Amino acid sequence: MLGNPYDRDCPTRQLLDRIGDQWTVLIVGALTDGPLRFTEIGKRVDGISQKVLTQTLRSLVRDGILIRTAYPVIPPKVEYELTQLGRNLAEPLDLLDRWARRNMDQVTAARAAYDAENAATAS
Amino acid sequence: MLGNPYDRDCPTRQLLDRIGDQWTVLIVGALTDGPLRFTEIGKRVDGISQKVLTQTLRSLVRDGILIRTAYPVIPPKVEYELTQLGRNLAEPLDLLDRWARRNMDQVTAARAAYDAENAATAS
DNA sequence: CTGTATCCCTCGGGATACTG
DNA sequence: CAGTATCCCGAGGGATACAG
Repeated sequence: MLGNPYDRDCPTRQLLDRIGDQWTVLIVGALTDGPLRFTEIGKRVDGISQKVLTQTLRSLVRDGILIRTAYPVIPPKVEYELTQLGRNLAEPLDLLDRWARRNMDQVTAARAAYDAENAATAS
Repeated sequence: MLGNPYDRDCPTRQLLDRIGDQWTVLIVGALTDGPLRFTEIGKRVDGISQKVLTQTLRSLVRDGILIRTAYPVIPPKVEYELTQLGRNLAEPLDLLDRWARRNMDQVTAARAAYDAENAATAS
């Protein structure tokens, strides 16, 4: 079967890995409201280093998820914007984001229960 | 705002990272058809090492995504199964999976175009 | 402002061997 | 069968300095 990520050599697997990346989810999410400049993205995605931001943006551009537009002005101005492909991707990503927010409490509770259990069972 | 993954200290961010993990996506996907034994999961998720499989399974159990059931028989038999929370998660994850499969070709093409562009521009 | 270039160090995760 | 325990390597990614 084509495009089966359960096969280790399938390119779909790499793609899945890329879009599942924490930074990718956040960056694509940040751009759903419209184009943003380099620095703007950095500010929205708290904690990302400049290096990683650059790397992630470039690979997203390469994958056809984003478009990069450089304005020949001084100081430089560069905008990043979702392509159609990127906007398509934004939907499932947003669902994941919503799921995380919605179920955060349950997960936190589950963790606490699990940890308590293990501390107690540590007889 | 609560549950904002754009804040680096928000727990939702960690959760998003966890569920976005390549192995998590594949494991949860593999379990949507029903419970599986440890070795079965390992076989379905091609390329995962035993260590990582164990780690990922444990953290998913801790997060309340999976239930682990050990049968006191010899040889040991352990089954992993999605919780209700896990089944809820399976949906958005499946969408991501489908997206990746559906758009793999476009991404591959975009990469080729990007690389060609860059090779040419490398004057 | 928007990157590029290094240094460097942590840690994810593979390989292997052993246990209940 | 289902793990646990080590060893160990390479990549990810932070900090910092510099460039167009």
